[in-house]
Amino acid sequence: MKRSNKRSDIMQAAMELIAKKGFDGAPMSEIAQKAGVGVGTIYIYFESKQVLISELYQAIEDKIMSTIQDGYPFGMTIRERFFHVATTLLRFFVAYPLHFRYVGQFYNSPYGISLRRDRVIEESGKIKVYTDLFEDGVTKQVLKDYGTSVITALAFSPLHELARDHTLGFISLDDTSIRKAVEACWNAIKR
Amino acid sequence: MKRSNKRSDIMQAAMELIAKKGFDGAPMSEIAQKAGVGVGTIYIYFESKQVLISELYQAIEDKIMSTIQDGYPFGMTIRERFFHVATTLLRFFVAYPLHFRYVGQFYNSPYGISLRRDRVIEESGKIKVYTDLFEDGVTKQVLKDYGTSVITALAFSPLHELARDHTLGFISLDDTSIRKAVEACWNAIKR
Amino acid sequence: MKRSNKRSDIMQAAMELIAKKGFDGAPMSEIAQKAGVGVGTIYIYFESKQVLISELYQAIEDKIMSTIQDGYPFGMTIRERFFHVATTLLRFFVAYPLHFRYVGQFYNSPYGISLRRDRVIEESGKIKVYTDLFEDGVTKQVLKDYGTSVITALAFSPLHELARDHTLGFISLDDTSIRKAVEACWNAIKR
Amino acid sequence: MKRSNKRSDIMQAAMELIAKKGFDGAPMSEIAQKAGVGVGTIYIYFESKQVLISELYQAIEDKIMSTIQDGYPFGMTIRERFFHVATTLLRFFVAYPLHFRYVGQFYNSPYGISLRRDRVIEESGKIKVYTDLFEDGVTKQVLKDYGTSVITALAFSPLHELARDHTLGFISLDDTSIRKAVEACWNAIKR
DNA sequence: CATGAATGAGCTTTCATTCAT
DNA sequence: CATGAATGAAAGCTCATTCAT
Repeated sequence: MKRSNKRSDIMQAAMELIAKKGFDGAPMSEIAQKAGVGVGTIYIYFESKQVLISELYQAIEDKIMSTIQDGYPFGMTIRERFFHVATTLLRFFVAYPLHFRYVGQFYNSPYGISLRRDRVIEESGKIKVYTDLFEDGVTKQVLKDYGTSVITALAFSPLHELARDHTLGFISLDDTSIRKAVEACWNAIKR
Repeated sequence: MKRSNKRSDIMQAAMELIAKKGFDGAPMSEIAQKAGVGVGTIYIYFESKQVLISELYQAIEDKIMSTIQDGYPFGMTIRERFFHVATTLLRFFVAYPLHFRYVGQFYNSPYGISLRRDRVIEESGKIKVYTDLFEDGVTKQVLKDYGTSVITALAFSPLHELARDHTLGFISLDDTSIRKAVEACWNAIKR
Repeated sequence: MKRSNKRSDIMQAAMELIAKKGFDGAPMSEIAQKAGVGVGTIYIYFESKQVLISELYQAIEDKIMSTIQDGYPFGMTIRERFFHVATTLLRFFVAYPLHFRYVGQFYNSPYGISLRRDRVIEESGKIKVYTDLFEDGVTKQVLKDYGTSVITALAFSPLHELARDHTLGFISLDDTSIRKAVEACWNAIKR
Repeated sequence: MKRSNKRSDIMQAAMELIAKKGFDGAPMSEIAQKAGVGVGTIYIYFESKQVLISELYQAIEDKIMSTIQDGYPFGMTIRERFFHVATTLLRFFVAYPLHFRYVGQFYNSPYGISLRRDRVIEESGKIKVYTDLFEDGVTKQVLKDYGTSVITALAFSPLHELARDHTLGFISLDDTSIRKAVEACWNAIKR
């Protein structure tokens, strides 16, 4: 199943470097060095730096999605499904602060914008889980009738914000505070 | 007789360019050209590109804060104070999408991180308004007892997220939807 | 007799700055600041930086020559005349280390080369004193028959070298050691 | 199969350019062009322009020292040793006028000063040969009792001066005049 | 005369990308 | 496949010089 060691080595190196130092602070040569490969090798696996950056984002997103899929309580209540998704998400970001920082950097960048537009249009897996959950919730009158955008915003942005605070060391998130935070979000959207 | 407006020309040009193309996509030469000045002129007003970027952020923050101060309902209820702040904020971002994008870029960047730490420590005007509002609210038992971080996250991150959606054209915010969004946030934090 | 305060202020400032930091390390703006004048003012008195540099060298040379002229023992023996010139020269460099450093920088630079060629052709005052002294000495068989170049080199370069050693702090020249050094040079050229 | 000669191409180009036009008159781009390489290539071999300049000086010094070592008459008289060193030196400068000019520029520059101090402290090979020769000479009462600084100055500065005169075209040095000049210096220091 | 804000050519240096080995 | 020396476009920044005041 595994593609190649070098490929993932490069991605890991790129992720750490970019997460810590930004897109600019991560020259290809340094990524190569950290990955233990030659510079030219990167171009065997990735057409360009932009492609590497985008595929890296994609990979992280996929990882998050598959983590969410793991143990997803299909058929259970909206509440339980939301708690699963939200808790998994927050735990993931706490467990992988570099992934979180990478995604944050990517999100607010020329790269991120264009990709995100495509994303909504393509209705990829990620968005589907989100919207399905909320559309289902609104339809069944379990969630407030705010419209999907507002519901999504209320449900998840606070979690991102808290994850950021945690990453920056302003607060410290453990299982208890994560549960409370998720509960707070649930209270914000539940009818 | 008119005082030099080159400084503000430069800031405006830098803001637009960076907002649209990112820090990298905005070389000093292009900023100069857009501002209608020579490259060297920028360095008369700003020590370096970094300083320009930071001062620009500072200026936007100041503008937001003064907008919030305008007509701030001192002495009124927590609810009214919150509505004023939240509505003003969201309206500002809708009115100035480039400012919003700039702040977003700055926030997730090496520049932003360090500044933000200082900010929290220094307890500048901005944070004070926020925390005072929420601390007062929690003390008076008007707001839920979630802790300041969670309250702040619940109250404002959804607004940022919606502003982003608006900026990207996913949704369209008018006065009505802004009021609804602010109300949703208020419901999320009010006891 | 004095031309203008500003003119000499500029020259003094330029001399100190260039002596300490080299031609590159002395931007016109800094020279202006140190001289207490505006940048533009420099260009009222000097056509360009090159001209300033050259006139500055000229001025130092003139100062040295006039110092040598002061009390020059016309009509006395070659020995006395040489002692006067050499001692005055070495004392001058010890007294004005910045002048010495400036001349050193100028001498080994594109500026210096061209000027020096002209100098020999023009047979300015400086060279005349030197050559006359030595030609007279050789003719009268007081000095060794080495040819003017060799005699000049033997007579003065060691003094320059010692002045440099003094400036750099490797040795310390006082009246006694200066006399000894001059004597050594005299012994090197006297028949 | 042949090892990269780009490094030496760059050094050669830099040397010629700097010797002729000074440190300022030799931009990296021009050095690169003259060396037949890309600008970036220089930075593969030299960390910065300063490093290039310093290593270049070092290389010339090494070349001079090894030339002096070649055929050095160990165990012979002071006189013979001095004649070897002085003659070799003068011949070297006559043979390589650009090297001579480069060293001259370097010597009187911010770069040169600091290096020279270290040099004296470190007692590198070059200085050792010089001082040993003279200290031995003074001890054995073959040389005049002037102190090392004065002896060194008397022995070598005239040679530098003559080399400069030759380089500038004021005089023309051939084997005969070189021998005479060295003899003159020897007479200046021998007891 | 005096000023210093304004200019832009030109500098050093970086780095994504290529390609001969 | 893998490499890294080589490249040069492009970046941030400096500074000699000008000119409106």
